Amino acid sequence: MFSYQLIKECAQTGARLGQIATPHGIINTPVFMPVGTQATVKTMTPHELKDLGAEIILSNTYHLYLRPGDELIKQAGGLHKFMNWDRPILTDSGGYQVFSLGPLRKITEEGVTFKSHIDGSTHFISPERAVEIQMNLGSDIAMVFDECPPYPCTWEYAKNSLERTTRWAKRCKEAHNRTDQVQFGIVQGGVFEDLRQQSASELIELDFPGYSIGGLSVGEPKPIMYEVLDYTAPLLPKHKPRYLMGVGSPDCLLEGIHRGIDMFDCVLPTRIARNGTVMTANGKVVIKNAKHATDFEPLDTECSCYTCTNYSKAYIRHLLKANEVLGIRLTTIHNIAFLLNLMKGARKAIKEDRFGDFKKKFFAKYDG
RNA sequence: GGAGAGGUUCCCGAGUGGCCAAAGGGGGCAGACUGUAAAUCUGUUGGCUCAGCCUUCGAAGGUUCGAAUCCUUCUCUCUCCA
Repeated sequence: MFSYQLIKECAQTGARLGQIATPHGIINTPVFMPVGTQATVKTMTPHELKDLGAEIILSNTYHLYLRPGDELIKQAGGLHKFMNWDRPILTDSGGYQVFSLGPLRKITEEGVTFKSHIDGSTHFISPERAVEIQMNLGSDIAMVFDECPPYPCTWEYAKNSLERTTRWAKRCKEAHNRTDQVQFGIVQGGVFEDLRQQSASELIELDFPGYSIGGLSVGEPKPIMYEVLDYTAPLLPKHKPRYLMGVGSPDCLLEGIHRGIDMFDCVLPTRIARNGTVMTANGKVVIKNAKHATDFEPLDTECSCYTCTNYSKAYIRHLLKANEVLGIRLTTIHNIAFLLNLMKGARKAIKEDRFGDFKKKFFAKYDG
């Protein structure tokens, strides 16, 4: 039911072209997965996401467990049916919330106790519970429960954290029994090469069908992230998908693909869209800025998305300034379209053994 | 015509003798955002030759060492009564 096929590696760069088969369809890699934490990619209907070319989306264990509850979603017939999305879904395990909700949680060997960000109530999430919730949600790809450590953190902290994450990964694997869902392991180890090696080898020992690299894009400088990828990606099995968690700026995506990553997810395109910034071939554009008030050109003249073929910067700026929901819908459509098109271009370039040229051409124009 | 209330920095609105270039909102301008506590958050918002100085709280005059704050006159707005 689940398989990964490495179709080819770019002769110029080694970037990978692949295909993942899941119970809900095929995913062409490298892929960008829009994030729908609360069973919705904010402001978008599933129909619109399909039109943009989204092949898989992400959702979240912790958030859906708290609200509306995984039992309720199970009762609804699973997450796909509940939210009316019939393509693949990957669920994060709540490991990121261990990081982002730092002040509201306590980690022990047994699991993590969270103080709900909604009402302050106490919730204990063990690796087994995180697996059970994801099985109730019925995602195609589930993630093991991990700790995403902060940056910076000491070698000792990263080592203890990674070793516990490995023990949790083992427990997750043992607790998992749904045959129409696979579970990916998460390599941790901070920005320390020896720890990344340790984490990767321990997880490979457990034989997961896919591996992700976690603990990056948590505030470290980009060159450090690239360096970690340089020595971590090659540690992973060639014939299994590699997923870099939480990365989604256009430049980071291309650098990740160059280093052999197949899957990415990120809230960046949807979040900055809601905050008035769009991604373009020339770099990011803060559309709310006064200089766009009378600019009647599209957000990105090279983009063929619904937003760019129909609306001007001036109009979208007006909507955003006036707090009209259409404004953030239009910017969200564009940002997702932009990243999905970027990935499409990358896949084509890999197929034609010219990903190096593709990337070079992109960075010649792109001003991060 | 009579009685009362009031005019504060782009707007609303605190401030009733020095700690006031003046709280707090809003608006404006700018920045941030990477497995979503986010349609959020942060900074800034009189001028300058900027650790100081200048102009500013309806207008003019006055009291005082010192006034957005007290007094006088003028002016405008609002409410009520005729």
